[in-house]
Amino acid sequence: MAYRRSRLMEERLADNRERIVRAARHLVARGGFREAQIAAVATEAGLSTGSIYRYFPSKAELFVELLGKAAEHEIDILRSIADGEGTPSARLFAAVESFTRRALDGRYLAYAFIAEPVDPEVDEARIRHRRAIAEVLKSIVRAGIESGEFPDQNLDASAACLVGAFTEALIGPTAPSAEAVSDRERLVEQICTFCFRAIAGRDKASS
Amino acid sequence: MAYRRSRLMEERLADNRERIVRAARHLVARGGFREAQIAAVATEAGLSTGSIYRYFPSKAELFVELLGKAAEHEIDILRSIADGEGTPSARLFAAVESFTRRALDGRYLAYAFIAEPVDPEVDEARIRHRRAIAEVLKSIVRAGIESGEFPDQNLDASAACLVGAFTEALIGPTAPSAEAVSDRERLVEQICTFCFRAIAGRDKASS
Amino acid sequence: MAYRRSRLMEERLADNRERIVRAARHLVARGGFREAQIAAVATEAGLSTGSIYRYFPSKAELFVELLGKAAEHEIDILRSIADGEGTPSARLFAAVESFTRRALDGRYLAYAFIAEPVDPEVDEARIRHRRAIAEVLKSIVRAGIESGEFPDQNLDASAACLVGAFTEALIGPTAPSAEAVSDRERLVEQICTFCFRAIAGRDKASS
Amino acid sequence: MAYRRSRLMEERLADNRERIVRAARHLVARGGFREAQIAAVATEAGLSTGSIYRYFPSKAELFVELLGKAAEHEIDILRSIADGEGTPSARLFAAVESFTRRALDGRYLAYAFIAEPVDPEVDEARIRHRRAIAEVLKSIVRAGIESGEFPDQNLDASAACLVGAFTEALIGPTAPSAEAVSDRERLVEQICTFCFRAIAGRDKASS
DNA sequence: CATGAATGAGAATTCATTCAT
DNA sequence: TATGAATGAATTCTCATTCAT
Repeated sequence: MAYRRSRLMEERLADNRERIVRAARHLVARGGFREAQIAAVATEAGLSTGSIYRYFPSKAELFVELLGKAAEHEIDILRSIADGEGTPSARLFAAVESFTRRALDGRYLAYAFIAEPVDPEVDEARIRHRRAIAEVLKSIVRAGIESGEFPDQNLDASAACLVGAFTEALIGPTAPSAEAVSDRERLVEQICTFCFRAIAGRDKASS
Repeated sequence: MAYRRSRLMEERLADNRERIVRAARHLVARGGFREAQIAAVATEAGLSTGSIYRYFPSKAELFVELLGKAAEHEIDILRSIADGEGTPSARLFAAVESFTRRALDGRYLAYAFIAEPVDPEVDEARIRHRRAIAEVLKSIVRAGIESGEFPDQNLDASAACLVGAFTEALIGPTAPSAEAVSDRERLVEQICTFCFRAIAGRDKASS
Repeated sequence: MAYRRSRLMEERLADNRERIVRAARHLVARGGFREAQIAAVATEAGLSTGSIYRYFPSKAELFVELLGKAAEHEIDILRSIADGEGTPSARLFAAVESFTRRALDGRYLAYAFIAEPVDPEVDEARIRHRRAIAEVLKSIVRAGIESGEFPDQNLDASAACLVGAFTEALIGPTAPSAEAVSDRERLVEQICTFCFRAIAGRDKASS
Repeated sequence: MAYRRSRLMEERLADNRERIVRAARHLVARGGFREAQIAAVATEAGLSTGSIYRYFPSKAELFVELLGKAAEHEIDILRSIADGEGTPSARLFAAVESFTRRALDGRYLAYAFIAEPVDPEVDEARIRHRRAIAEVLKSIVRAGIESGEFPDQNLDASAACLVGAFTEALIGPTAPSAEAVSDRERLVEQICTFCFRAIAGRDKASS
């Protein structure tokens, strides 16, 4: 008589996978990729090192997935904003706001895209996803230039600068720490204001 | 037995020190901190691994010095621009231009400030210097707000965004690669244009 | 509470045991002991890893049994030939022919006796059985010398050489591959011819 | 002033390499490839594990070299016998005698060719060398058939059987232990006698 | 009883640092 | 003083075995 995997079991398995990724994310956020050794991830996830390898074929794959998951979600949202309703101005603002606000809810996310992982394979994934984010922003800027809302400008340079600006402001070493800012909302607003002005060449009419 | 170092000797020692730092810089630029192992640095410098330790007590100290040297020079120049003649607008533009142009002449410099080193001690130095650069920019922006040239804005956020913007545009993964840009001058100009517009809220009158 | 295993149950148990051994044999034949991990054996047998341990206390015991089963059968047949009718010449020929032909029908069998298992306990079993085979051959050679059919020779050396000769020719790295030989029968014949000549000092009169 | 590596130093380096191979050989001879872990080799060689990697890029390469060294020497000698003076009979006898005598002087040598290494890359080397030995023997047998000294026979089968015969008799599990044989010379002689008779179909006229 | 997820003791490999020559 | 061989701690990954469900 075949043994039937209980629903509980299935949930635990899915849970573990998720737990491992989460543990890895926490460690990266806390101490960079450097601190995210397999043993540490295992401990943080409440598992043994061997178990990590039941869920991921290698350390690199784990981190590639970590970055992929984070990026996928992010890019989906950004793209729906970019392709959505509203003027390019509004969309640009919304895109930056959306990204920064979610990043502040879980800083590690953005961190993973800045910190350089030791493994080249993982780094390659990081770079790829970072580029994908820039591409989405580019499409918004392009639309704004065509509509005449934004001054003419080099798309590649603007997109790169934008990505640099908000990731750094969020969690880079020069970032105004969240505590130094009276509240998250204000930090989000400051970053949005900067980015909008950088592209539009004017301050957004205060809402 | 008293031993007097000859001037020649002293020069050779200083030379070697300099050679080591330069070798380390090249390696970091080429392959990130990951590739900058002591043995590789030694080979690149034309010395033995043991000799590295005659000049630097540890790998970490070598890289702390590397970052310090690079930052010191940079900050001196930026500060002299910040404290110098001209309108804040002109100084802002000059500061960004100066930094980016020199960075393009030796990309590794900027690279060392973005790439996260494995060693926490070294990372701490990187962060410190990066903050110092932001401080200088802040002083320019502050002056511009006071003079009425720049719209009111949060200094910390603006400085952080600026630093993020130009380091990313220079060497980050989303950077328009130097080859993709017809020439260095154009890339410098694009970055300057972005940064100026981001702070000033208008495009610089084309010179 | 007394529990009586039904005959059906018993059969299933015996079945599983047999299935496991067969699975292990296939894996050894395909990729050597190296490939015969418990998980792989379980999959091949259509059981779970845990189940393997219901039938065998350890991996080593499983492989000891595997070798034992293979050897037992082999040796029974060889012994019945050795102790049977016919001249020593005929019996020697028959013994080698019988062994090689069956080995070709399931090469893995012979393989298990050549390939060195990682586990010392298993290796010890392999050696024991290999020696048993040599012993049977020795008895035939002894009879042949006594009857004057075979020239005088050292029994131990001859038996060892014989075992080495046919196992190597069957599946050793220098073995003429079965495909390279027009058909199995020819390979069997070649090996028999060699072995007979080696012991008898003359070619068998072609039948 | 450049530092000059002393002759002593150079010797030590060469020594170490040799020491490592020798240590590996001893371990293989004693307990098979299984016992020859890097840590064990290092200890046996009187070095640290790290040092092994100064001399060999990987464990596999070390063992490939080990086998290569052993085989090269062996095959050179066999080939010079095969291509040398004398009747095929004499050359066959000399070849087997030469191989077996040297193998008895350092059993591990032959052992390395029988024991199956865990690493497929290493195993591939073992097989290659073993085949090379068979090839040399084949050339002698071929000459003997042509000269009419040996009866017609399948070359591939005979060579494979020969290699199997003497490696097994030397160090295989069924081998008459060296101690059980009154002296080495007698064992060598027994093996030669067997092999000659197997190929020639007659006993060598006692010298 | 069957299952297969979890465990954790190894084993290979890397690289900063030391120290005899 | 310069050298670079030697060291060994640290890290990734494997797989036999156990045990909760």
